[in-house]
Amino acid sequence: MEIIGKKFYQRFPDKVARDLLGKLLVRKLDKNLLVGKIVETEAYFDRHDPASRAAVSEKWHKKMLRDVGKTFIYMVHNNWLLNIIAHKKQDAGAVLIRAVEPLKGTELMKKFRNADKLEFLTNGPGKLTQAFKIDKTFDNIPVYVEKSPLIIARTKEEENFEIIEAFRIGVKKDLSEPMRFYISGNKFVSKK
DNA sequence: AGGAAGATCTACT
DNA sequence: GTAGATCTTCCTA
Repeated sequence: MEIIGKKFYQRFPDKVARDLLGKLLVRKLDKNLLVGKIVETEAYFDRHDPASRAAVSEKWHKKMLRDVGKTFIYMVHNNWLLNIIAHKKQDAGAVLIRAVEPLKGTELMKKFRNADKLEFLTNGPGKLTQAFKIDKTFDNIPVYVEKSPLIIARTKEEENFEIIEAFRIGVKKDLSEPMRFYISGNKFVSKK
């Protein structure tokens, strides 16, 4: 397991969203490790993207302008959603982590989620933050720094998979291009 | 004060 | 598979 450097996030959000598939989301919790493989993401852009927080208000726009590789967390319908800031230069942008495949620490995840079935533990943006015990206090932490409580890493051997493109879920006004990406055939994807 | 929001759960047809 | 209720935060009037 090798932590991913900051530069990785200094690209267009859709690029980063694609490349985050198959990577590991690692949550350090006391002596325990919670690990999940990222299987579904969505890209959000600057103010021209009507579904982006950046388009809502200047306050949100500012948050999305911050340094790449940091978390960006907000609540929707009583769910905390986990994003990673990703953009080029002065643009605002972020990648929403929509689903992961539970790999390690699944017993704790079941406890936090109050659910038993593996496939319902982390197959949605609000579900995975519950399973990983992520909330507002995890806002603005760098996922490229070894000592952070939440990091993103790559596996030793790159596996092969097909990436499916689709339109984003739940957004009222979407862009003309599909900005949701997921691993083909993976059963932990929130919605086929 | 009111309503919308990048969702989830439940209870049904 | 899908409709409806429901959790909180923040924006707009």
